[in-house]
Amino acid sequence: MRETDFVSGFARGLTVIEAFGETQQKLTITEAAKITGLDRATVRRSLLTLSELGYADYDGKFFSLTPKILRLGHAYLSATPLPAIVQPYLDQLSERAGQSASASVLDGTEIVYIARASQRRVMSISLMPGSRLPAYCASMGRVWLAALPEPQAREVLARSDLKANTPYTRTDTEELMAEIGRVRHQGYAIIDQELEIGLCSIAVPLQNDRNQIVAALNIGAPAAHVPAAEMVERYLPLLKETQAALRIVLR
Amino acid sequence: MRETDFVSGFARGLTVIEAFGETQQKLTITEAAKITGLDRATVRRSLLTLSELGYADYDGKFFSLTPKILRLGHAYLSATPLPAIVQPYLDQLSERAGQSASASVLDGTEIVYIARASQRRVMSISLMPGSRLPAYCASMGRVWLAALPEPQAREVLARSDLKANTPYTRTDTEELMAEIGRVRHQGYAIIDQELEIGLCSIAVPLQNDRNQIVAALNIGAPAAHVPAAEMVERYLPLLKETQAALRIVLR
DNA sequence: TCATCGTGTGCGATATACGAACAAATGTCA
DNA sequence: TGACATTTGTTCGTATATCGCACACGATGA
Repeated sequence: MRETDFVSGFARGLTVIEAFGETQQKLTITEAAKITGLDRATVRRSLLTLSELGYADYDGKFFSLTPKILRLGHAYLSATPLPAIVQPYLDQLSERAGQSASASVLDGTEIVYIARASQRRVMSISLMPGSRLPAYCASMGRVWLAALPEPQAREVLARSDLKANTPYTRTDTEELMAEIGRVRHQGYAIIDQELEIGLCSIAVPLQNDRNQIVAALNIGAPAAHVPAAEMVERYLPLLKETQAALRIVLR
Repeated sequence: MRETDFVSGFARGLTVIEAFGETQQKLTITEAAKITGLDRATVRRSLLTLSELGYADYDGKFFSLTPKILRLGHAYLSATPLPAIVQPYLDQLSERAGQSASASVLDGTEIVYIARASQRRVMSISLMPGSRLPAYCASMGRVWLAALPEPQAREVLARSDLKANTPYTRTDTEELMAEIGRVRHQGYAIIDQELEIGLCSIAVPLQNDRNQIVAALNIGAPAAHVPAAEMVERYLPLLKETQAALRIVLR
């Protein structure tokens, strides 16, 4: 790609959008400039553009994003058949298991939820399509890392901020790589309160008919209700069933 | 705002993103140019920029959006406290009702889902945060229209493409305005298969402590299972309860 | 009163859009 | 099959738009 095939004004604008959500919902021009590292004049033009197009509101002091901004993500969700295909299977899985079920894809060091069927609430934060979690400490993340060639998985870990969310979180790269090896071998990943105290989850990969991974699928349950040791016998058969059904559907 | 405070390159890029999702997940440069009405060279630069930033993939012929694009919508969802606040209430409501529950806001002539707890699948299309439905024929849309001053509601209808999705869909402006008046008076809206055959729903407004509407809340159920006449007695008390609980929480 | 902070604006240097032209790929028809 | 027409992707030159910087202005508080 040539230098001139890059629209930096566009790239800068996208950076400005992403500046929201990091910390606050309302940003002043200066704050947004500080977060993005761009010049105030540039950020101001971008924000006024967003406002003019209805993607943002401006009260003379603060800018905030409007729901119209969801159109951008929606362009992906509705354009990509995956979420729509997976959703009914998730609904069924969630109902049969009596627990929340989700599907996600990998984006850099994070997994991104693309569909979800929630039953009762177990996590402190609420997950929805578009939500992100670090891959290294999430069951679906482990599944994705196991699907990568080993050097690549290692590289993702290297770029990750490996911090201990709970006393159970594994943060040692070698230990994580060993666990990822186990996941690759046994075909599923278990997380026992590594992300949040009281939360266990089990995940399997979703593969297409050419055995390429296209998403990860999981079930989450409260640890008090379902000990990690029971996750496998309780939910793995259900997950395997859904996995098999989707393998045929996914092109 | 001055002419020069508008970054047209940014605006054009956003248009290009929205070109996806309309029809296909994969677009060639020419297709995207046709949809957006922009010059091929301009679209090409925008697409290459998206690709360079990891928001899109390019295989030499087709461009497609990547999950990274969800970051943009996520910036809104995580920056705006509303979805996160509402989600646990939806989960609980959905579980108690045994049906799907959703919350939405109004954006132009459409409602935008900001949170959802889905039970079994009743609709042909799958709804998720970011999904859109025309306001005039959705229960939450009627609630939003009822919350607007009458001339403004009329103006939204005027801008809407009032088409009959089913034989039950009301498309006459006066009839719709009369129905919206009823909704305003009784405090809830019922949709009986106006959006899709076999689907009934009931919605109420979510207000903050100053009685301003901040979202609409609904429960959807299969008409075969729950006739429209029974929606009120079955679900209105649950909705009212959730509405009251949230009124205190919403600032 | 003077710092400090956030915002708006003028300007020269630089980046970008547009339309046209070209090359390559694809489709069409005898 | 071969010749021609059409479509698509890419490049180029130039008029125009945008960037980053420097500075001005108003509000707020020490």
